[in-house]
Amino acid sequence: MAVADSVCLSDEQEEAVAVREVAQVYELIKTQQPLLLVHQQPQQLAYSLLNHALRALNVALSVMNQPHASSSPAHDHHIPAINMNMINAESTPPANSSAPAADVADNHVVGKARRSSPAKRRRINCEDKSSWVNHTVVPHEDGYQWRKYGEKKIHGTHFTRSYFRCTYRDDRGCQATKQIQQKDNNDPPMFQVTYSNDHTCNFVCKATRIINNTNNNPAALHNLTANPNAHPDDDDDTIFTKMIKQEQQAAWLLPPHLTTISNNFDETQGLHVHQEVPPSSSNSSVISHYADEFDHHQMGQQLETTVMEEALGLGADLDDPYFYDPNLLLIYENLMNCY
DNA sequence: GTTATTTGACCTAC
DNA sequence: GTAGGTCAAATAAC
Repeated sequence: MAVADSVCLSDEQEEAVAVREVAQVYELIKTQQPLLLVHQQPQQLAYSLLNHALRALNVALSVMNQPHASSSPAHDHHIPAINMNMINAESTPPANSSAPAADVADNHVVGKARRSSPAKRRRINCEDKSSWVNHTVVPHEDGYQWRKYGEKKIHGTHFTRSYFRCTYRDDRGCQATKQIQQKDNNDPPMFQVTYSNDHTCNFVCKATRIINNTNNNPAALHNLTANPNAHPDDDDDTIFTKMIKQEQQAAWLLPPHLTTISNNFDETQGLHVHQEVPPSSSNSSVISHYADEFDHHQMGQQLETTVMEEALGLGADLDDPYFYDPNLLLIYENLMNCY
């Protein structure tokens, strides 16, 4: 598939994409970095975290690196020294993903007539939808869940091309797809990843929301890892459960000594923490302490000052990057006290 | 039993 | 006729 080098997104759309990506990676790092510090086997978590960060930053840098239509060539200041390049190829905003719904229906027709027109779909992909190309050494690590549906030897290449669609295509009608084409045999090998259509499955939004919950809610984080099915979320339980299972497999595991707290979390009523198993060590009391602190913090914005003051009382340094988020700092300090 | 992957066939644009 | 994208049955993994 030929990919044009032109960029047709508006400045506002490009900015929105960049902001979204940076915000996502910030939330991810903010949430998982304390876990990384206390994780018993941090390599896997670090790997996952780094890949997510690289992806989001790559997207953001690429968007910011695009010459704007209003800019003269003299202002085309490309950002060097990144080995990945992302090119937005089509003019239609990614949000326009509902169009292929009819195709989805057509695909389920039984028999040879089941397929309306694969080539027609391909043409639609090339002309009416967004697609963009990313070069990376970690083609499978982009924060989304994909299911492979095909593999093809491409003329003129030494490697097969793999075809993936969003795992939640059937559940949510998400039309996002991607193709992975290995480009060379270097160590590590470079891959060209072509994405088509933006996700409409809300997977990342969902994950971000959960991350936000757990970030502001250490007990909820534990509950998430220990008992994902118990989360009283909205009507999206299937996807939620799948995502949690996958995230659990990846990295979201707390040290065993943090498994003594459970909670009933209700987004409308706040956090209610109780200790199911009275701990013998002082760790649980510490954890309970900051969990309770968060419970209080939920009551109103005015308590944020209290939390920050307490964080300062714990020895926080104003220059400490964790101090950017008082909740995070509090969690971090208390976890450090557990060791 | 359920879910994911593999792989040959199918289909259409070029 | 060829190439590329997709389907779906068979198979593997969990």
